[in-house]
Amino acid sequence: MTGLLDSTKDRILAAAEELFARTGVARTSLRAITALARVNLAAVNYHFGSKDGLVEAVYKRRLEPLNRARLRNLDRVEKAHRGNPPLEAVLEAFMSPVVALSKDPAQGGPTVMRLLGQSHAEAEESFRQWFSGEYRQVITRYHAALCRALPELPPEDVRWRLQFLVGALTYPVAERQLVELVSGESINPKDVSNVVERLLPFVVAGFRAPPGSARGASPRRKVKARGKPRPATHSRNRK
Amino acid sequence: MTGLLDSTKDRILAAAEELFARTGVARTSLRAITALARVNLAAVNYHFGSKDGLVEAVYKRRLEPLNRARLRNLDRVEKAHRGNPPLEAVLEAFMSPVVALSKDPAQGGPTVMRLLGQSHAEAEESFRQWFSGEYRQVITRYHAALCRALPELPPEDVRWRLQFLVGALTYPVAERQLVELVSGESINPKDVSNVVERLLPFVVAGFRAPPGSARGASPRRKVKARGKPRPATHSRNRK
DNA sequence: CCTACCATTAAACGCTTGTTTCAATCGGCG
DNA sequence: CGCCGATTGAAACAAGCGTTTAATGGTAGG
Repeated sequence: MTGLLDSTKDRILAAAEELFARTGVARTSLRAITALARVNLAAVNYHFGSKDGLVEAVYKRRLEPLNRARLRNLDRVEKAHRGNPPLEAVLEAFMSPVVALSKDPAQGGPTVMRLLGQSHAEAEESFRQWFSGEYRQVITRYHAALCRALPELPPEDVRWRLQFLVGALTYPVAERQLVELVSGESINPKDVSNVVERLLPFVVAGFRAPPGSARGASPRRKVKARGKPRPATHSRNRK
Repeated sequence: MTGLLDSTKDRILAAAEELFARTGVARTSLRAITALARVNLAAVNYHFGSKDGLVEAVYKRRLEPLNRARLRNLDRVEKAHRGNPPLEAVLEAFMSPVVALSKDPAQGGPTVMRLLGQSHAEAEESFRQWFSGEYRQVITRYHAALCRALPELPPEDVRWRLQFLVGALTYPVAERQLVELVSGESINPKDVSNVVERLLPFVVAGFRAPPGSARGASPRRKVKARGKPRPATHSRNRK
């Protein structure tokens, strides 16, 4: 079945991945995919059953290795530190696989990260369900590891900050224009290793910050953006 | 023309906003919009010219006040601190308007943030151009203010971290399932004030962090990730 | 009253979508 | 060779899309 060289199935997957990453699933027609892949239109339904089947195959091919690598990294780091890995090690274990995948064209190359960035907007219910299921185990285990690395931070805050990390990691490569417009072209978000290298110290310091002020309801704080007396007691994040 | 009560135009805008925020522009048909608004199908083309015109009207209605508030906040903060506002003040000036808009149903309510979250994936070229133009001034001015608040941080890093901030701010409300799945339902991303309150200390600490290792301060990097044999040779990191 | 004019309606337009059909082709094995 | 299951090809399908048309209702001004 799946030959080692460029079979019809592989060419469809490659073309679909490229177009999904660029413009999203909803804006990509099967005709555009089959034209780019130079295969017959009916080949998609023959090999993948439906467009939804193709979407799932495209995402599964990239996300499963990513999630596996993240779990494997966490295993290794926890073993190396006897179950109590430091914060930097956990965060790097989470982020480094996207660099590895992006550097290897056989595993997706730079496209895989844009694909991931698009995925959050893919609102198809079936897709979201499968996507969340893929992530669930990863998030759960990393949440536990982060809680152990930050014992004084409430688990709820850890959850929020994990969410912030994913947003900060995913957004720069999805939105290509924002920063490029302002900066000319001095930075290149497509080089994902840049993103991770820049992001790591940012989120390490962020996770170490004390939690916010408002703990319950009634966030009736003045929003006037005046200077706030709350001191930043966390400047000791120099390693 | 535009009456003070719910005119046809207003009902179309409200319905389109709701559906765009939920499933994106591409997956939302004019028939779904007009059905939800209880309005004739042709009314969209009559009042807005085309679907693209409606999209632009929907986004413009929410993004212009948001950006204006951000610029106004920055003006006020800079004036109050004689041109050198501290980091917290600048970041809160940037983030607090989304809370204000989300708390006021007349200005969009909780939907506006999900709309913003979807916007990054809207790949229509015309849309992206207009969107970037809207943001350009805001990003430029905040970048300058942040550089002044963090004189020792290179402007390029400030740009990256501003990008991280936008990603962390936008993502939690766009992707509704991720955290809810893991956490049961203990946190509610739809309450945007929660997001901002939690995010502020995180990004304040992140911005204050020393820049990444590519700049040379602490080259101690234990690479645990497979497939990353060399620690990111950034020979040209200083442009 | 009548005439403009704006807003709304129902119906249809042409086009693209994902999917299916069915014949043609290929490759290996008896 | 002759057959057969697997794959490809061209064409058509129904359904949904954004848009347009033509007719209607309602209301203010002459």
